[in-house]
Amino acid sequence: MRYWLFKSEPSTWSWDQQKAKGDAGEEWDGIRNYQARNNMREMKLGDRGFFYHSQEGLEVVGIVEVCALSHPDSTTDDERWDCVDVKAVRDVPNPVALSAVKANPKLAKMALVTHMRLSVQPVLEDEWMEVCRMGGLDGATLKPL
DNA sequence: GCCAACGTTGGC
DNA sequence: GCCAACGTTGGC
Repeated sequence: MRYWLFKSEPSTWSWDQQKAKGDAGEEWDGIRNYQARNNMREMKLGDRGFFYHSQEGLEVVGIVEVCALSHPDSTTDDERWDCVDVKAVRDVPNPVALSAVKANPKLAKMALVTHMRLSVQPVLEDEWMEVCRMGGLDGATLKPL
């Protein structure tokens, strides 16, 4: 299984809205960046990701799971843009702030820090485990610590 | 709201 | 294929 991070401005698409979709999930549409799109094309069913609030909040607030493989983005006719569907899995008990990520030497190479503007990013397994731990979850089981 | 970083577009 | 202009993202 691979790990990812999805950024969303809560004023556009918030964690609460994502959770309201339940297990049906929702398209991660609107991505118009090749690197972010390529990341979504690499995703497999069951891959997990962080749900990060940008602009406001600036923290990892939830865990999502890929529930549909890459397919054309329904919000455009432009064939270049594909996206996956994701569903909410659970809240992060203690949201992990960007400032806390930056302050943690183990996370110095996270794309969240090094590729600030990339909206769909890969997360390494040890980064996943560390951010989960900071958030109050066991990264493997996703059970509260 | 500002502005730095950086991705995209389009003229040449 | 270069690169200037432009648009967008996202932290602060």
